[in-house]
Amino acid sequence: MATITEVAKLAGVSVKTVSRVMNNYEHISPKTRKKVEDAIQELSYAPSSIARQLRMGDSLSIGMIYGDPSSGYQSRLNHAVLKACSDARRYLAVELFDEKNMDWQKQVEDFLDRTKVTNMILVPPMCDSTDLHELLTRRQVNFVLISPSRAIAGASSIAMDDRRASREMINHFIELGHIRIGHISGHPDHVATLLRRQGYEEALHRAGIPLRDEYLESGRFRFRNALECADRMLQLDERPTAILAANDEMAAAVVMTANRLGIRVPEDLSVAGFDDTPIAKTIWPELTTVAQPFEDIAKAAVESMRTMKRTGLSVSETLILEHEVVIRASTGPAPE
Amino acid sequence: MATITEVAKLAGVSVKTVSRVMNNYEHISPKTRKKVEDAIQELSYAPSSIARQLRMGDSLSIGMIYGDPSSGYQSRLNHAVLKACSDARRYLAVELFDEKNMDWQKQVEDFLDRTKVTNMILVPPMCDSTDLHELLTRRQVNFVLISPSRAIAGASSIAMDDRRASREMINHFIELGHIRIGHISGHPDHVATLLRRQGYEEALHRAGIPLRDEYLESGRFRFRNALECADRMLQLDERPTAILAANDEMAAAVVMTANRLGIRVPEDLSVAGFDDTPIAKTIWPELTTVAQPFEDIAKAAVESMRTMKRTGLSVSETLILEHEVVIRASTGPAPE
DNA sequence: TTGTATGCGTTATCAA
DNA sequence: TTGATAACGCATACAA
Repeated sequence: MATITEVAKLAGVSVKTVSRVMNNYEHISPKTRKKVEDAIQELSYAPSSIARQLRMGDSLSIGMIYGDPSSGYQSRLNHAVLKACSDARRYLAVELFDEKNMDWQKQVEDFLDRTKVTNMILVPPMCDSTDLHELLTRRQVNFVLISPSRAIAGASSIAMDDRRASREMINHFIELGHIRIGHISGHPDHVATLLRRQGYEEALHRAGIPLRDEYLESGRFRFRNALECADRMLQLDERPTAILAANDEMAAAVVMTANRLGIRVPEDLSVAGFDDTPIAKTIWPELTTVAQPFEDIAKAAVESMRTMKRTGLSVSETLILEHEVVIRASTGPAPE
Repeated sequence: MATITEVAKLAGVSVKTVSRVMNNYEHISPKTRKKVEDAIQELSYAPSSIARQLRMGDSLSIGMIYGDPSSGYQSRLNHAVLKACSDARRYLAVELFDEKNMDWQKQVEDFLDRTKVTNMILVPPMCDSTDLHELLTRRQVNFVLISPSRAIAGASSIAMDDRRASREMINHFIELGHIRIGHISGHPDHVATLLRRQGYEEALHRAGIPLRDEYLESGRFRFRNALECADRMLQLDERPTAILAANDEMAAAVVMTANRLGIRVPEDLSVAGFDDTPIAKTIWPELTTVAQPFEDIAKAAVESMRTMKRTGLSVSETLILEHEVVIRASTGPAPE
């Protein structure tokens, strides 16, 4: 691996001159520039980002803290962010974060001290903590929000349109002839929960289908809770013929409960999930679900760090990325 | 942000001594160590990884390539490795890897060029590819093997004792009075598959229980395949009263199939899995399983990078870490 | 327009 | 067991 010194020697100039060429300085004679560029080519020289970081005093690391690593959502997001960092030649520093820990502020401070990151990615539900925003601002850490409940000044937000996605999925049910449509919603701390439920209600409303209380349950994003929700809903005298769960884990729970009760999926019951996490293609039948654009989200998040760095001041744009409704085997025409 | 020099000044020692304390060198007096640690505490000093990288001439990044990111095994391993890297102040660069891609060698080369990593963690099943070993050796990349089929010269291996774990789980069944015990094994490309099956057979053999062909199925680690395996096994005239699956996903499939067939778990059928991945505590009843020591494995893997660096030549020790048989609700006394 | 010398924060060499 | 000092690769103040 060639260094700037070797390039300088080969080109017969000083390191400073090479540095000038690399950084596009103005006052430099075309002849020397040519010499230097040839040498760079010859040695296939690429500056060491490490040395540059040390000299310039900034870090290429991006920080991320998250709560529940076992959720399919976080697992997929993790992977996407890691990949995006690799591609952008940046590094990821992560911290497992206990939301219930009273001393979480200290944990964040420690994390910042240890990693010296000046850019962070915030994921739900912590991305909505005003206290966290204040702490990071005080420490002069830039941050980008993934799927926050609302945009805030001084930080970009990246999300998908949960409400629309939910509507689209319900419309899919309706097109298949379903009328009795249930919904198992997520954890109240996540905005996605609210948005997805609103989408469900809107779609029914627009189709002129009245809402029924017994068709709406809260499963808090958990498989376990959803088992009970599904059990209640499927034991109703007039049970729904289609259920949209607010994430794939809960949709899997619905399928499992249906199996137990002898209700066939998708013949007797259509089931759809959200996120397109690993479990969606694991179970049988494979889940119809809303594919969250994880890769795009991660890429945009990492990208936005670069923008902030370059412009010097943080923008606060909100980026809405496109999801995809993925039809698989768990949904079908309404029975009868 | 405090630097090592300030810590040295406050502690009244040289910077080298502080460095020694930070890196856990051996020959250092307890008194000096204490002084230094106090100073570190006082200034809440954290070393600059940038400077370290520059000095050490080696990127602090560790590379990892893996195939199926959706498996619970890989997901948990990922997280553990990420955490271990954070703790060791290193970074993780990952690459999603398509094993079936004919051009995989090029993909690896690109990854190495892009990330400039000189240390890699290899996971099953790629960790057994001789071609990959040769490629990395040629590129002078150190690597450590996680659960390889056999140790190789020039690289450390880290694993758990799959065979013993499997025996222990079968013994648990036997102690509960089970005689008709089935096994759904994993993917033939993974050694763990063989070892776990051997453990199953050994334990039965030692207990004097004859093997029965119809109690052994291959589910290739996939939920989907295991559904069919479980269906066949549970429809037998004399069906097993206990089933050990070679991973948790397949165990979940067994539970699901049992539900569908009206067989109660654990009253009529005991089910155990392997790995203790998220799904184990997700489903109901919670799975009895073998907890793979993910955190220890990841820590040892990252640690071994440091050893290699320090000693200059790569060791090739094999480390066997302790698993744990976790009894949960999916196993119980044999029926009748 | 170009070159020299210094420092960023570490770790390593070698001597004490 | 400890310390003084060099060196990692780059950018820049200052000098020429």
